[in-house]
Amino acid sequence: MQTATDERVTDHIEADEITAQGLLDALVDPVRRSIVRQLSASGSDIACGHFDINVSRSTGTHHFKVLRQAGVIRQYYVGTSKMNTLRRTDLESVAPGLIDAILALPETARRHTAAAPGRR
Amino acid sequence: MQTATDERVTDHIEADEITAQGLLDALVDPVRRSIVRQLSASGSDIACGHFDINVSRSTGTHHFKVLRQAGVIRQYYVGTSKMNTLRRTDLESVAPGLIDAILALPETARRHTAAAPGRR
DNA sequence: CTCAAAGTACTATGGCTGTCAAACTATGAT
DNA sequence: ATCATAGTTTGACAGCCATAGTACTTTGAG
Repeated sequence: MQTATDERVTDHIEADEITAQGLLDALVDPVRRSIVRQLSASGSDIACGHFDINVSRSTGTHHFKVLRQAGVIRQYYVGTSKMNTLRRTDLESVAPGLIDAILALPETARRHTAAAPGRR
Repeated sequence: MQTATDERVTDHIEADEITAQGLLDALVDPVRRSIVRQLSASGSDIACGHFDINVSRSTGTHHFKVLRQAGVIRQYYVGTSKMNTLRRTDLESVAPGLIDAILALPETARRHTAAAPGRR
């Protein structure tokens, strides 16, 4: 049974240790972006095993680790499950507008709609 | 010498062909981000050879090509010089706020103080 | 105690990519 | 014509990284 002081700690970084390169490295991967997207859409924390990602468990662990070490998510255990929280406030203070801008991007390939060539 | 109809064309993509993955892949590299930063700060077009990047010319060519094919910049020749324009309007229409958010990120002088890895 | 569930650690691998050097092209000036 | 300037192309290489498989650990339930 765990409490608020569960010692199965994970290596989180402080908000002021978040770097531009770390953030972009973390968010450039589509699987990780999908994780962030699901977290953002959910509004509540999600266990690692409950994400809709098409990779093996070990690969999933890898992605969560990258996100955690970049400062994008925070993790904590609840029983055998590891919950994930999007560090919205920290991210907003370090990179205002970045997460929103990235989450707003359409992930599906755009269809060529024969539009006017908007120059410049 | 040619002017507006210089046929030494380069493979630009349309605004609606810009993808999230392509944009992030282009902007995750610090050298390319530096190029975009210099373009944005300048306000006017800059020739490839006039950027402050410390990589070889051939590597520079590679980075400009990635940025161009991702739809981040537009290029055109003026004599032997190849000028670069930031596609602000197109980027803003496809990824509102993204460029601004990324350019606002503090680029740490990447001094490796060796205090991160290891952990379990 | 025993077992299943949830993740992690470790290892290997394949592919991608940033890098440079060298040879090449194209343009403009002398 | 000759030369210098600006950038490209090709080839090679090193390093990183996403991926998966297997074994292992921890936790909670029966």
